[in-house]
Formats: sequence, C-alpha cells, structure tokens
Amino acid sequence: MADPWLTIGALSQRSGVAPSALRYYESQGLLTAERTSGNQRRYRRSTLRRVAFIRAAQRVGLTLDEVAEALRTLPEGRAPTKADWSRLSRSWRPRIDAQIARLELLRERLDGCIGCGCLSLRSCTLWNPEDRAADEGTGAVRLEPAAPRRANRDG
Amino acid sequence: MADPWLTIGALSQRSGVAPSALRYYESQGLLTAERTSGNQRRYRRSTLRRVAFIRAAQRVGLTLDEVAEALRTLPEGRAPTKADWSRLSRSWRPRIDAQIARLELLRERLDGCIGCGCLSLRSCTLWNPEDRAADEGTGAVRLEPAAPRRANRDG
DNA sequence: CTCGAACCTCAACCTCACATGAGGTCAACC
DNA sequence: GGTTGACCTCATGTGAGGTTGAGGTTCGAG
Repeated sequence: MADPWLTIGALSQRSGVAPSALRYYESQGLLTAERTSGNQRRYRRSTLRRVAFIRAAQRVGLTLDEVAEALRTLPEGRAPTKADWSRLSRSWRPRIDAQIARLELLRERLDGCIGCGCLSLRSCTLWNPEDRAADEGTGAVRLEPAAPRRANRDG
Repeated sequence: MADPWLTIGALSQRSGVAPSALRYYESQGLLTAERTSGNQRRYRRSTLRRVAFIRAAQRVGLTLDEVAEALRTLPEGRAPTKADWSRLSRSWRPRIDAQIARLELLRERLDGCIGCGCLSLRSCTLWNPEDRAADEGTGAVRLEPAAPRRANRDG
C-alpha cells in the first residue's frame, strides 16, 4: 500500500495548489503537518480534502480568515465526516444567493437607467443606489463604495 | 449662483469619495482638474458625473484601468451627452450577466454536492479544481465577498 | 494682516493571497 | 559516498486601490 503520508510536493500535485500556498495556509492556521526528523512536512491524506474545502470556499468568496474560522468548528480528535463537510458548505448557500441578488438588482437598475436615459446624479437609481432623494442642486449625493475585487491566478 | 468650480473637498463631500481617492484617480488619468494660481485643484461640475460613472463601473467589476479606457472613448472638446454615458454603461450588461451565470452554476454545483453527499475529490464538480481553468479562462472576475469592505472616508 | 482650515506633494504603508529568490538542508537513488 | 532534486526558512515582491503622515503652502473669513 502507498505511504499514508504526503510530502508537500505530492499534496501540491494532487490538489493543484502550489507549495508556497500550502505553506502559507499552514502559517495562517488552515493546515497542519507532521514533520520528519529533518524538519520536512508530512501531510495526512485527509489534508487533501481539507485543501479542497479551502479552495471551494474561496470560490464561494470567503477570505482565508473566514475559512480558518469555519475549519475551527470541525471536531478535534476525530476525522471530519461527510456530515461535517456538508454542514460547512451548506452555510455558503445564503452567501451565494445574496451575491446573485445583489448583481440582479444592479442589472435591473442598469436596465432602468439605459431605458429612461436619466443618468442624473439626483434621480438615477444606478448612480445613486441609496436613493438619496432628488433634492435641490446642492443636496448631498452619496455613492456606494466600490465592490472589492480579487484577481487571482493559480500556480 | 454658485461657484461653477468645485474644490476637492466639495467634490469629495458631494460624491462620497475621499480626497485621497480623487487625487489617485487623477494620477491614473481618470480625472482632470484645473489649478488655481496657488496650485489647488478646481473641478468642473461635470466631474461629479464622471466620478459617479467611475464608482458605478467599479460596482460592475471593472478595474480602474478599464474605466480609464472607457473614459478615453468619450469625445474630446465637448461635454459627454446622455447618449455617450448610455453607450458606455450598456456595455456592462453582458459582464453582469456573466457574473450572475457563474454564480448560478456554482450554486447549482453546491446544491448537487450537498444533495449527493459525494464530497469526493475525484467526482465532485464543486471540489474538483480541474474545471477551474475553463471557469476562469475568459478573463473571469472572481467572486466577491457578500459584505463589501468599506473604505474609510476622511471628509 | 492674521489665523486656522483646507489644500499641496511625496513617500511610505495597508490588505490579501500568495510568488520568488537566497542560502542552506534532506532524502533517495546509484 | 556523491549527486540531484525536493525541501526548509526568511525576507522581499506583487498588484489593486487606495490611506496616512510629514512638512509645507494657500484660501478666505474676520
């Protein structure tokens, strides 16, 4: 049978995640590894699923901090079961729903603006998302802050 | 009647965008300003709409580089018309559609994974990183966190 | 004219999620 | 035992989109 331990290179190959990223995850408390007498990392096979979970969570939009927090709710002492993983990933659903809803609202407003051609800071819901009303010319107009972006490449 | 020129503080207040951000936009070629004899910025009132456009574009997921490129297609010499702004913002529509489609696919996969309980690295499309290339292939925008980060505003 | 608030530039710093490189060590095969 | 490649730590870099602070200048009300 195969060696139950994975080197960082093996884990990297099998997960598609760069070694530098795996070390970074460890530094952030998302992964743990045993060490050889020569200080090299040796991962349990269950780490594979943990890494998969991390990547999936990132795709849903969680930060690594949030992923770490979620992982801390896993039971200590025993290997996580399907139910454990399912519980965690089920919690992502509302987040995705919210993201979709936000985008649909944006699209709706965009359509409205193109349709009506208003494009006015005072009256247009796209430019003026918080519905700060159409005061006189000197009224305060607030725009929403920009949506954060994360451009990310894989190794 | 009011002064047709806006100071950076006034523009900041009326747009909700920090002065430091406005200076940054100028450094990136998104805004221009006249200067007083004492080197202080004075913005035309049309800059207000330009700033609104920038923020709206960011919400749709454009980078400032892309916004700058879009703004360069505006006519020089004359003030942009409704048709000009409409043309630019209409081009955002497919981008929003794509983002929504991507999220819906993710949600579908998430449902499938929770439903079937597979949670397998080899068979589950959610965990499986192999189709990530296809997913991100066309200059994809990454997912955004549900709660947008708020930038500080010095006002 | 005075004075404080607002403005200026420039440089340094921040977050996030890593990548890269230097300089050195370990493990496995021949 | 030698070689080679994989591994180690630590420091520094990346990029987007800014913020913060120092040190100095300008504006405009009184």
